[in-house]
Amino acid sequence: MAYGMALSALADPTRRAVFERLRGKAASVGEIAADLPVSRPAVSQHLKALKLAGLVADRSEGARRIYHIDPLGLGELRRWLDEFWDEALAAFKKEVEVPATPRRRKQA
Amino acid sequence: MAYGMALSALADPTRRAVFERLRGKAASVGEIAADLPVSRPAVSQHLKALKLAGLVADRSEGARRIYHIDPLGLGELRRWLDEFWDEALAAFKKEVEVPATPRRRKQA
DNA sequence: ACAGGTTGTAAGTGATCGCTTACCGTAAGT
DNA sequence: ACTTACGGTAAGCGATCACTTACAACCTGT
Repeated sequence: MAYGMALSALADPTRRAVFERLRGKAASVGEIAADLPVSRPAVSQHLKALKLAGLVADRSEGARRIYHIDPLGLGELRRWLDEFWDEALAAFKKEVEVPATPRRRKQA
Repeated sequence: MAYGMALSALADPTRRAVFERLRGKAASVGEIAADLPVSRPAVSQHLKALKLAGLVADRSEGARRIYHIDPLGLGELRRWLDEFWDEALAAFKKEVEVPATPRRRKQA
């Protein structure tokens, strides 16, 4: 049920920008804020939300905190989406299939 | 870039409930509202947002409107998530790998 | 111990959001 | 044509959210 937190965390554009900023390479709060049009505290708050959703994790490095992507939250979201995808696609196919393949299985 | 709309659409719990209600089987607005603790106009507004995000589609059936899941928006979201997943996991592995392989390439 | 640098948190504010009730348009039945 | 059922939209309201500035806590050199 934690995928809900991941979804609401990734809903905000700025927070998503923070998240995507960490693609591949980790970064400190200040570094992230420098690339975005918002203040440093704003980035800090966004990181807090992302961390709570299991999307990022942090490690201390001296006085700085290096944030990186946590596969945990991303994995939960992916699992939910995949499951949903299979179900939805199956239902969608069945829906479309009806007129295309006039059910001639049972008789006629 | 449309995955942003899908994410913000699925962020709200009620709207997500509306969306998940359509798992497998399509339903009318009234049917959906009957299963949820919100009014019918609320459901209608949620469906509007979901439709705008490409997550649901509707077909007229007499005076009723039957809503069903649209694989389009779900697919875009899935594509973005998969791409992100691969990149993030690769970076995460490389990150963990570093201490295991103490960098002895450039002298000592 | 002091100074400079980096981060988290508190308080306040303007905007957005989700919900409700009320109303209007549309489709089917008598 | 009138009635009944169904759904979208407008208006308004309370709550949440994202952002800012100000402040406190922490670590590192000198």
